[in-house]
Order: sequence, then C-alpha cells, then structure tokens
Amino acid sequence: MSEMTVSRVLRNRGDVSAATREKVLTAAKTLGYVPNKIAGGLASQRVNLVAVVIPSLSNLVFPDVLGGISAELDDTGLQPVIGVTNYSPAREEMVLYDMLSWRPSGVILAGLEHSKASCAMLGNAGIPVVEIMDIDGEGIDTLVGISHIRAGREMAARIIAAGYRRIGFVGTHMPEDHRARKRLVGFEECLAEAGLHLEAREYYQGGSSLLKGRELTQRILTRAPDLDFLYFSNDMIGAGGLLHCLDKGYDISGQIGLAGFNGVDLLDGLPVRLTTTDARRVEIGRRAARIVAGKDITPPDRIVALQPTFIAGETIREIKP
Amino acid sequence: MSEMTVSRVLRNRGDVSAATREKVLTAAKTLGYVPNKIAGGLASQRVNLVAVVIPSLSNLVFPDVLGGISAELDDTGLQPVIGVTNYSPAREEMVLYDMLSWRPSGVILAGLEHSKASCAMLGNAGIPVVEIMDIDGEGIDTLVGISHIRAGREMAARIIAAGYRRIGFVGTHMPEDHRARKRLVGFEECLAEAGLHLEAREYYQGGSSLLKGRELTQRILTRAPDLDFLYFSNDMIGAGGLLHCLDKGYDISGQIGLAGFNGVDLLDGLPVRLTTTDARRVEIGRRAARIVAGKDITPPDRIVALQPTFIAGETIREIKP
DNA sequence: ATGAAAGCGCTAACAT
DNA sequence: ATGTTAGCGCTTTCAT
Repeated sequence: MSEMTVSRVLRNRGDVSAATREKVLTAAKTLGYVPNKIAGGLASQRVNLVAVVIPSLSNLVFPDVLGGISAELDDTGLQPVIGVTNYSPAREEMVLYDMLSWRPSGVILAGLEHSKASCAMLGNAGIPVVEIMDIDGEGIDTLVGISHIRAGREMAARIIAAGYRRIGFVGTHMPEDHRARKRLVGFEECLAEAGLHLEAREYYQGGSSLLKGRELTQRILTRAPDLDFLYFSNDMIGAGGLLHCLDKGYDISGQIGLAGFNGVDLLDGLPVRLTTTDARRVEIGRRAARIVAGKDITPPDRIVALQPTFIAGETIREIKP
Repeated sequence: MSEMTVSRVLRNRGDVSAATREKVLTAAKTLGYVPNKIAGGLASQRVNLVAVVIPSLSNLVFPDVLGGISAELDDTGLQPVIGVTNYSPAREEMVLYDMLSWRPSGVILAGLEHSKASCAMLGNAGIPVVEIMDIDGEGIDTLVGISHIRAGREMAARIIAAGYRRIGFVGTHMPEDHRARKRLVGFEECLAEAGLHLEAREYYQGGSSLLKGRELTQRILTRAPDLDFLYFSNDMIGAGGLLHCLDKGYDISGQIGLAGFNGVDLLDGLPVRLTTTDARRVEIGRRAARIVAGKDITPPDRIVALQPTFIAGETIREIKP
C-alpha cells in the first residue's frame, strides 16, 4: 500500500475502500504514528493555525476573549496559537514575525496601534487579519470591538446625570494601554462638555490587584478628600477601591460613587456590586474567530462594532425619573 | 548570491562577510521577507517550539505558571505554544496529538493523569516531557511540582493544632481535577490520624468565583451550623466564603476559621487576609522551562519537588506557644 | 480505488 | 567566505 493511500485515509480525502481504511487506521494506532504537519504544511501550503496576539494573560480580560475564540474555532479544524506581547510594541513585532513565519491561516490581534514593521508584515501576509477590542482608529483589514472613547463618554454621562460633580480618575499609566487611554479621553470630553473636569488623578504601573486599588484610592482621597466619584480603569482596581471605601465607612454611592470597567464576573460576590461597563469580551472573541474562519462575511466597512453596555451595580446613585 | 548565504545570514550561522550580511539584511527588510519556518523545520528536523498543555486559562493558577515558563524560555530561542484541555482527557489527547504533529522540542503538561494513548504519544515522541503541578504519582519523564497530598495534610495539621475540631470542606467535584482530589485525600488522612473526620462537604461544578464561594458557604453553614473551620479547594472560593462570613457577622478565626489554596496575590486586598498555601506556581513554570530548555539537568530521580508553603493570613487562630 | 512522480522552501553536508 | 546538491515527509496532480 502506498504512502499516498495512508495519507488519504488520515485526512479523510478521496476514495478509499472501507477495508484498506480500516487497516491503515489500526496500523497507525498500534505504531503510535503521528503525522508530521510540518511536511504536510509545506506540501499543501496550508496550515490550520490562527495566530492570536494579546498583551497579557494575567489581565482577566484576555482569557475571556480567548474563550470566545476557542469556542468558535472548535468545529472549524483551526487551532489558535497564542502570543503574548506584555504591552510592548517591540515584543509584538517579534511575536508576529515568529508567528507569521509559520504561515498561519489568519491573525487575530489586540489593538490598533502597531509598529510600522508589524503593519507591513500583516499587510503582506495575504491572510485575514482581525484587530480586536478597539474600533477607534484605522485598521489593517477587519476590526471587531467596541469604541472605548464612547464607553468613556457614556460612563461620564451617567455619572453626571446621577448628580456627581467632583470626579477623580484612578488608572494605569501605561502609554501602551491605548484602550484605557481612549476611555479616559472620551470620559474627559464628556465632562468638559458639561463644564466639568477631573478634580484629581492617580496613576499606577504594572498589573492590577485589589491591594493596588486600595492603596491608590486611599492616596487620591487623601489628596482630594471632597471627591464624590471615582472612575477606575478596570474592575479589579475598582473593587480594591470599593473595599477601601467600605473599610473607611464611606456611604457608597451617596457620599462617593465608584465605577470600573470590563464587567468581570469573577468579582460578582463583592459586598456591594460595582458599577461598570461590559466590554463584550467573549463576543469580541467569537466574532473575530468567525471572521477568520470564514463563517461570517466581513461587513462592507470592515468594522464589527459591538456596544459596550452599562452595568448599574450599586456604587452609583439611581437617576431620579 | 545564493539562497544559502541568505539562509546563513538570517540564522546567524556560519561565516558571512559583514558586507554581504548587511546587503542581505536590508534586502530582507525592504522586501518584507518573512522566512518560512515550515520549510526550515522540515529541512533541519528541529523546531523551536515547546508545547504547553494546561486545563484552563480562567483558573488564575495557570497564567502564573505560563508567566514562569515564558520568563525562562525568553533567552533560549524557544517559544511556548499553549494548548487548553478544559480538564477533559479526551481533549487533552486531541490537543497533544495536534501539538506533537508539529514536532516541538519539548512538552510541558499539567498533571500526571493522562489517557493511555496520550502516554504512548508522549513516550514515543523522543523529546523532553515535563509533567507539572503534581508529584504524587508516576511520571512519563520528568516531574516538577508539589505534593498535593502533603499540602492537604499540612493544612489539616495546622488546623488541628490551632484547636479546630468541627471541620467542613468546600470544593470542586470535578473527577478530573486530580490535584484538588489529592489535597482532600491528604487532608482527610491527617484528620483521621487525629481521630477526626469531615463533618460536612459541599461540592460545586464549573469555574470558581466569589459568588459561588458565598453561596456554597451559606449552604454548608446552613446544613452544619456548628462547623468551626472550612477548608476550600481554592482561594477564589475561599474568598467568597470569607466575604459571606464577614457579611453574617461571624467572628472570623475565632468562631470560624477558613483556609483556601494557591496563594493568589490578586486577592491580597480583601478585608481579612485568607489563610492559604502557596502552590509555587511561578517557580513550577520556571523550573519546568529550564529543564525543557536544557538549562537545568534533570535530577537523577526525575522529580523536582517544591515545597508548598503555608501562608498564615488572618482566618486561622494563632497557635499558642 | 490505488499508485507514481514531482516538488513545497528551506538547511545539512560537502565542495570550492 | 560562498556555492552546490540532495532531501526533509508530506500532498498535489495525473495515471492507471
């Protein structure tokens, strides 16, 4: 029996008689044969991999996105391969270079801001490229995400409508976290339109944790004790802030309101539910994967805009009707 | 100039004059050339990938392990490729099959319990295989981890020494979470040796969250109101239990003690610090990566046993001297 | 339904 | 320091 027949059986391609098929399968099993995809990929010029490039795994956001991607790729024969950039454009460039050298069937990558070389590589790759999370800017091929500017604006509008006026911000100071930056831009724009401005800011570097949220909140409230609202750049920091305020006996939502961002349900059991915005993480992963897999057609404008949705929680006053 | 010279430049191999080297590099850059690793791998019979197979990304444990692996592989030219099994041996088998078909340089995978076919594949692969997290059992090649039986025993011993006697357990009921199972085995063994036994158990399925921890704690304390200690199978569930007990006004550590497992620092800012065991996640990742990369020699017994370390926290009584 | 031949894009090994 | 040749293990294509 030729190797050709074996190849046909193992890929369920072409006509093979049930008898030989059976023989090949059992032989492969007993020999513990694992086909060599390197040779296969070289011969067929196709590889069932999708490169997924994200900034971090410890940020609770990305496991959710990956979950959406996996779920949607599961029945397509495509496999995600994850690369992590640590929010460094230089590292992103290296990761992309490495991944593209494997000639994947598509690329999903977080964010719109990439080095010139990265953009060139992606443009020349001749494969679907889906940039996710953010839609405020120019894309290379297709975008799937939410407008963080809008998310920031909407939260500001809710806060103002609820009557808060002395507002502070606590967030990351990573120049490379463009989405956090855009949320703040939208937030401040909306404040400005209402004749308001941020009364205080507190920035931090590195990962987010409850403890950091506590410390920063303590610090900003020491510096600016008369704040009546704090907008945090994510839920983990926000939850830390919430715990601090509970500790200190603040009247949450009355004396001081709080809001985070993301809508991570890991934190649902806190003593008070944090007001936040659902960033539609799983859905973003799903839609991106569907496009790469060719399950969805790309919209004409090449943008899939999902809507960030407000989660009221209990740390903001209700708006009187 | 032959393609061979180009190949040499791009891999920094063999002697190439500085002049031609320069020429090749600029040409590659302007053309946006990305070498084809599929062809390269086939020709050289070597591929700079390390397969990393883990059960889940949403479990806070694994991003930490991956962090350790990445950090240690960073300067080796090796690249981790992550596969997720969702705690399913069948899925693990598929993931392994897929990954091995790319002929990686090594495999790091969580746990010691694998399907027969998985073991056969790994045994035949002819590459370093490091099983991580757990050392209670037989390995295929090399093990790096902690003894969960011992971790369970040690926590039980501390709890008993602190004077608690009516002890309950809250944990996952996933038959495939062998490490949680082994901790419980060790825990109960130690109780039995002291003439004690678990007074109540509460199991759950699916992922862990603060909310689930609250609900389960409420339930177990309703059924068995006179418990004086709760051992949780992880910190997230334990933190939920802690929040519930705080809510209900329990005297934490006095009236009821609590302990989790893992030592995740994300939760450090809780109102009361949870007693737990540090599972040495980052170190496990590092050591496994060092072995796969050939930085460390494998110990003669093929086991790298790390010590789970007790973190006292504030939810257990201090032992009187 | 099965087989034979060519070749995918590189690199190892051996010239020069 | 640079070039030549063969071949990695498959799949594509074309025969039979």
